[in-house]
This record gives sequence, structure tokens and C-alpha cells, in this order.
Amino acid sequence: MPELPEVEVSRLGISPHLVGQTISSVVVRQPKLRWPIPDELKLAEGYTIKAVHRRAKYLLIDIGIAQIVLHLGMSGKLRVVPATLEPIKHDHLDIVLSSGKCLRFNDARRFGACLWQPQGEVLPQLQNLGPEPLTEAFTAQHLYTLSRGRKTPVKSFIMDNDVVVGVGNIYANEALFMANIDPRRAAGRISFQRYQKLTKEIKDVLASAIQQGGTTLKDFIQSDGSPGYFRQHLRVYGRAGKACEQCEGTINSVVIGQRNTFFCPRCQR
DNA sequence: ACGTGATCCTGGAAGC
DNA sequence: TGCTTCCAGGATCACG
Repeated sequence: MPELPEVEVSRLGISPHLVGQTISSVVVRQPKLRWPIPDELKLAEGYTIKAVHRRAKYLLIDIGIAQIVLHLGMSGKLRVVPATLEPIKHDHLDIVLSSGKCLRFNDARRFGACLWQPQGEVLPQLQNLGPEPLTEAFTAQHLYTLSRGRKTPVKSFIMDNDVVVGVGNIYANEALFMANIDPRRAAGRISFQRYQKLTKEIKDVLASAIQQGGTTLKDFIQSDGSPGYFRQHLRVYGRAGKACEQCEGTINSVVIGQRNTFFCPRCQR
């Protein structure tokens, strides 16, 4: 699924079409997503969209009385299309706007979600989230302190949303390569200095991926339908057996926490 | 508190 | 060509 950069690219793409628009109707074709789409979503009709925010990989459409919370799961896509456009397979939800367009949510695997967060409430999914990686709240000190005593592999550690949000499999691999850290290394046995490097690389890789419109591996699209262009910048992800770009070595792959993991055993220790 | 593994669902690719 | 198996960018839950 989209990781933080892809969600942010989606937000930037849809936001200009949404903000200031009134929601004329909500069309649910398939309520069975990761969680059922709540009936309260209908209450959105008649309200005006104030802003579109992002927290972790969740998009928050603020309509004053509540926020419509969207998660793209692994295969979710958002497009802004004419409301009259014939829906295709897996077009589960439309938020129809006064402009005559609609925000259309398509999600083949249905790991995505649409939730309703009333003003002043915080959904369980949005509680206990770690800091945003692209803010000053995300520091080496944070990673260092939280990791003391932890035996979990550093890759699993930085993919844990309680630690820091938005770092998924692709960018975890890439950031660890850039920081020269072996993804299998116990999180609690990494020095403060190395966490400084890792923190910087996480920020850099995420910011750079956003600039490139995200990473399209198979099917991620920006809200205008174009792919992301970060794929060509991937140094290790998906490159098992290929030459490392930094040394004479070969990229290896192992499974960590049930996720495919790529690294250069010579560059990463 | 921590670490591991199963699980939700579909489609595309790879293997036979 | 057609059938089967495997794999995928996420996140929660149950269990030891």
C-alpha cells in the first residue's frame, strides 16, 4: 500500500478539488472495507469541506462537525472525477461535491477504510501514534530512548507506528541502506550517533519521494491518474541479486517480521 | 512490555 | 492455454 509519501501525494492532489466544496451526497457501493463504512457518513451531506489533513497514513477530511477519515490500505486509490462517470470494479465510495465532481475511492483488496470521527473525539486508530517523521518531533533522541533494551530488529522498530508513523516497507529498506545499518540489528544495540544518521535518512527519503510523486511499484497512481516517479531512485528495494550501487557487493533479501527485506551486507552493518 | 505469527481481500505474476 | 501457487506497499489481534 501507499506509504506516507503516497498518501501525502494523494492529499496534495485532491485537496484543491475538495476544500470549499459542499458535500451533496455520499454513495456507498461496498461498505465492507477493513471496517464497515459507518452509517454516520451520511451525516456529511450538506456540510462544507474546510480542509484535508493527513495524520500518519490517514487522510482527514474536515467538515466541521466531524472528520471523514480515509485509509488507503494496500491498494486504495483516490481520484477526483465527474460524478456522472460510470464507476468501475472496486469503486466502493463516492463523496459527491457541489462542483459536480466526486472523490472516488477504489480499493481492490479492501484493506482500506473510511471512518467517521466526530469533532472532539479521537478514534482508537488515531490514538497512540508516534510522531510525524517530517516534523521536529521526530528526533534521534526519540528513537534512541525508545529503543533501549529492545531486541526487535531495527527495521521492525522503525515500521512500528507507535514509534514513528508512516515508514512502510519500501522506505524502511531505503533509509536503512542510506544509513548503512543492517536491518536485522537489534534496535536496542544501535548508538545515538547512528540513530542521528538514520533519522536524517528517513526524513530525506520520505521528503524526496513526496517530491517525486511517490513510488509506483504496481498500481499506485496520483489523484490525476499519473504514476509516481520515485521508483527509479530505489537503491535496494526489489533489487535482490543485483549489484549494490555503492560497493562491489550484491543486494541480499531476507524476511523480517514477515516482510521482504533488502540490504547490502557489505554496506550495512 | 515485548516479540511472533495469523489474518482480512483481490489481482497479477510466476510456476507447472 | 489453463490451472495452481505465491506474493504484495498495512495494521490489528491473539497468544506465549
